Amino acid sequence: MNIEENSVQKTPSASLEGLHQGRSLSKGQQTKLAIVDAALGLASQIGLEGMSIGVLAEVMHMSKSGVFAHFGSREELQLTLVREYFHRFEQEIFYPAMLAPRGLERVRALFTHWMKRVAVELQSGCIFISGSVEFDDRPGPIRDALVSAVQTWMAAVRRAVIQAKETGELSADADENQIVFELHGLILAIHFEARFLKTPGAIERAKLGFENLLSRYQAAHF
Amino acid sequence: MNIEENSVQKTPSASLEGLHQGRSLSKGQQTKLAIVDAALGLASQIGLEGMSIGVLAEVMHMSKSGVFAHFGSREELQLTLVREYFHRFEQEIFYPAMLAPRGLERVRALFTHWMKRVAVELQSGCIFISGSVEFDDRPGPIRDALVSAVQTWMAAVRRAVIQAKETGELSADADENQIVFELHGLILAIHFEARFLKTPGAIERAKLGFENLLSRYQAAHF
DNA sequence: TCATAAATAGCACGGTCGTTCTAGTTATCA
DNA sequence: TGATAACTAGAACGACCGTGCTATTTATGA
Repeated sequence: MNIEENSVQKTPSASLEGLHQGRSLSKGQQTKLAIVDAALGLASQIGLEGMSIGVLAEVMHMSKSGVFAHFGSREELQLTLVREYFHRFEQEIFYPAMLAPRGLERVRALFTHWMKRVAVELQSGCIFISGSVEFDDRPGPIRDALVSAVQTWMAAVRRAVIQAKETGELSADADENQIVFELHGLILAIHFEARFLKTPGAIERAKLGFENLLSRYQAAHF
Repeated sequence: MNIEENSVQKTPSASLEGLHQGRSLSKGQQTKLAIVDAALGLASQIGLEGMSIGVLAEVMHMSKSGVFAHFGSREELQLTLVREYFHRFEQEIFYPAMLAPRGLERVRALFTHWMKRVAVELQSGCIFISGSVEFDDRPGPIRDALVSAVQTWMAAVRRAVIQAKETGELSADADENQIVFELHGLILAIHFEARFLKTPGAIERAKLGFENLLSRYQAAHF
């Protein structure tokens, strides 16, 4: 279940913790969810740092202080966004891909879903990628949350690669970190070429690069 | 020789044109160069958008208006930075690599120098990469200058790849755009993993990925 | 229904931003 | 050297930022 379902447990705490459980929502929590939703759209366009409470309030047809009160600080709002973005990333990419049987098929599913996400976001943007640029030199809780989320995701991809080695579909001496590194490069190249340069065909190039990558590390079958 | 003639447009009046020729500089031009130098260091750390005239003035031990007067607007300052960054990119990466004989060796030299630059900038940052995130959704002259600079550079890499096909070192049916795409992905992955995630060994992984990429598209020698 | 708590608006504060204008200093060159 | 242009500082501007305070409206639960 994901956050879009408007049936969630009520929690007195000021976070979205437990709001994905499927109970009825208080008015304030509904509003907070709507704010987070709008803020995610805003942040994925102009970045976590570019998003201001003022324009967010404008989009929500609310007062600045009304929006502000839900989070207590701008930093807490940004943290909420990172957590929620990760949650949706799990729901829309990770879990669906995990339905594929372990091995090469799952690796393929993970990459395909990942790519699809970046493709969808060519009109919006990935806050993990924009965040990696905004917070690469800026220590603090937001950077920590971003790094943690990205590393969690990449560890999941790495596990799938390792399993593909175990099933014998990938060569036993293939380096899973190397594979993940190159996969990541393909995703980043999509983002750069399609979203910034507006070069057509980036998705296809990434797909081709992915197949090339797999075939190189594929176990020789005889 | 330029990477490409008339690539990144320069405004004759308010630019650094002629300042790289070795002529004697007026006091104002010296100061402007020093400002640009400091601003490039600042912008490559916190991005073109993150850099403010106030902190730049502070770094320079000057007044805000004193700094401002050299450019007339913040946007003109940012444009100057993009042009100057591109100029240094040419000097430090393109020209040295072009000393290598055309063919595979030159492709290798281009990538190596490129990678070295990103490696050097792991303590600072590449404004083409950060700019691609900051300006992917923000039309205007700065975005145009960034896109133009990046495309000029990537066209140069593509030309080198084509020449390597002509020398027969790369397979004649290899797609140069595909190769450049994957090369770019490796560079972006270095930036992400080393600069943001602080993962060690990114350079080595990119080197390995580069060799794998080359061997895949290498012409079969017999 | 009613007391109470939660949610929201309105206003103001100090701060930073880019920018403008003016005055004064400093460099340049006939 | 002196006239002139170039350079720089300083103060002020309106706009926006995040945040705190207070009053008021709205929702909640016994």
